[in-house]
Amino acid sequence: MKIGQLADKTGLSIQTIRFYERKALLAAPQRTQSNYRSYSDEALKQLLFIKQCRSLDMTIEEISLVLETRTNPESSCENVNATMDKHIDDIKHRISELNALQKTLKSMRAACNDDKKIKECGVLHRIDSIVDSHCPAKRND
Amino acid sequence: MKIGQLADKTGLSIQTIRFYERKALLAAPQRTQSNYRSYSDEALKQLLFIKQCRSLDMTIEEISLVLETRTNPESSCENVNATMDKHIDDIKHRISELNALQKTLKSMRAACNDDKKIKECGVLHRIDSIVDSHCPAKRND
DNA sequence: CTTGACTCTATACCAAGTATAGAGTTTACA
DNA sequence: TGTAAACTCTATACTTGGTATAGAGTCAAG
Repeated sequence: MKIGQLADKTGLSIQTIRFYERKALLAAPQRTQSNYRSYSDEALKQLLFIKQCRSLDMTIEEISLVLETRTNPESSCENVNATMDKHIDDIKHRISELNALQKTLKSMRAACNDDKKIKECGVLHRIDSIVDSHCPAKRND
Repeated sequence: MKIGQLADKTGLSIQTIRFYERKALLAAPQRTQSNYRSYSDEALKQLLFIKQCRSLDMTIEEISLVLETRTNPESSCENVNATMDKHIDDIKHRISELNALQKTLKSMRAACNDDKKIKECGVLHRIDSIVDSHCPAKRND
């Protein structure tokens, strides 16, 4: 199978497939006489696995780790689970960051309605007041 | 004030300050005879404003927009508020994506404990089963 | 035989910085 | 006054996960 067909079957772009090869997520395939990449069904499965992992927002490094472990069916899956645990924890952390941020933004936004002028804008005043409180210039004047 | 002092006062790195200048968030300052950047207190305030916006996870483009509007105190703050609304919405969207993702990951992770072998790993089986269901290779055999 | 579709490599680009090399400048101390 | 450390300058490369070109070669249909 040539790269275009593989792209169609996986829903990944041709560039992305070549990118994964450069990143060593996907083994370099055989080449035809005219130097075209020629893929097996194994490559298709591997790519779908990678795609699924990416849809879980795993980084390429994380996927790399899991793929490496996966090649030895007798090895322990401790590494895979540790990677997942770390990943779950990262996401939990990011969610709580974003929740806090959302709260701040909403309260900030509530300080202004749309028909004010810039000099009266509640949002800008809120930012400015934080800036002023951190700005040593005031104290040096 | 030279760039190093400005970096100390803002808590930004020297490179970041120069980066913001390249991105036109910060006006190019005057230069000394030896070509060193020489900053006013205005620049300090501007940088603290930018830093605060970045801590709100606003993109440089969003900050640019707000800064531009901000220069005219008589203009309407509609743009600022529209930017904030869009930003709040983006974050809301991202949070719900991450929540869904977290749920998937946790349920996946629950399918395996640490002392299994790779071939028995519940996490990998869950990924594989999704892959298999999307893989046309099976049907072509 | 030529046109269009496909593929190849190499390179540049995006965000939001960070890190470096190599050169010039200023400051502190003896 | 000398010199060494600390500072600054520009320019360039690197990060992540791709995307988008240019310019060349290959393949299939009419």
